[in-house]
Amino acid sequence: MEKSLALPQIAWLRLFRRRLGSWFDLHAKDLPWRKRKDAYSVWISEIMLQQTQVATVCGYFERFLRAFPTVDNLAQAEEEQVLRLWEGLGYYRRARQLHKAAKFLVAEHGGEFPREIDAVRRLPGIGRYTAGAILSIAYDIPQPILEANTLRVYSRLLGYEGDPHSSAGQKLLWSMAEAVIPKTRSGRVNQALMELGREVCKARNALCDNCPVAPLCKALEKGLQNRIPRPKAKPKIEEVCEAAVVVRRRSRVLLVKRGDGGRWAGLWDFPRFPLNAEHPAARRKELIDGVRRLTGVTIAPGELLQTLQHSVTRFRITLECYAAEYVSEDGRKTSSEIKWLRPAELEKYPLNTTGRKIASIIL
DNA sequence: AAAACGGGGAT
DNA sequence: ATCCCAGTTTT
Repeated sequence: MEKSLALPQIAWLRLFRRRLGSWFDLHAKDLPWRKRKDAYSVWISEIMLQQTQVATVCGYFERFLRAFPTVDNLAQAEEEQVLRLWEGLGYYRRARQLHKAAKFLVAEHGGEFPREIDAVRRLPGIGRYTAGAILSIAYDIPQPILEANTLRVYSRLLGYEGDPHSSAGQKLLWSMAEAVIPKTRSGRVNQALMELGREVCKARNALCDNCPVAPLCKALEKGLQNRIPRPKAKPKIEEVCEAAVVVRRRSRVLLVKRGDGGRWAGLWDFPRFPLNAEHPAARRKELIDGVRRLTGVTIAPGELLQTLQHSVTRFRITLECYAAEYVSEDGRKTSSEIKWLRPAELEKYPLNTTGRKIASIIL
């Protein structure tokens, strides 16, 4: 039997905000997106920060804003240039949606970032969290947020032992977020909540001794600060083997653009496909067939250059990287776009991290 | 409700 | 190795 959890009273909320705010005024980090406060830069930072740690984002954010200081610059850019700046950040759909949204804002909103929550939510790549974050931080509009940090902070404050990702958990925690958000300076409170979660109310090792709201925390009271929130069940990982083929034709190599909908959509890649055969002869045939199916190019397989490991959702991939020589090109159409590039040109095109490693072998 | 979508930081 | 990260979208 689980005890029902009541949301805090007004007095509790006032005390909580005051302690949190004072702590933040003393301890706020000097992050790159706190230099400018316009909606555009806040928006860029929030998209980059989705499922990505602050330290990782800092450099990307600065390079991105140097390349595209305004929404018009971004809207006018080529998608490949946007992806090139996103290279290594992962979740590349974010970059494509960001670019799409920028074009939409310039075309339909005069390049102005909207102030209405519904208009913001309609932009691609912006969900409830991101909309609330941008409006509160950029415009000081009182909107709640719930993400990894606030989820943990609220779960602990409330002593919520259920699954915070369940529908009941989400409902409770969003209600908490709504209760906490003040009418003014909501951006400060939201950033303070996230900063507290990152620096003090940490996932592995909560630093309750340094916490400005420790006396208000139910989890600490019960000694459960490192057991709440409940860890997620881990998904099963499948082992697979793939080949990537470096096809040479005089001084060029063959690249193929990855289609929409799948992994690494919009990025360029060496021809890559699953490898199943055990015997060398069958393996060789798989290489020829795979490259032909993907690119319409016929090859003569060569040596194994290198074997790389990488993980993606649900899969641990052993990637065998082969050399190959160009033989002929089918007149047959392939569904995908291909390019023959000089090695030096590779740096202009967006690749995934593994593709970039392979590219570095060639140089 | 669950899966897909990346890659790197921290322990 | 494992867990985690300023989530969103699709299935």
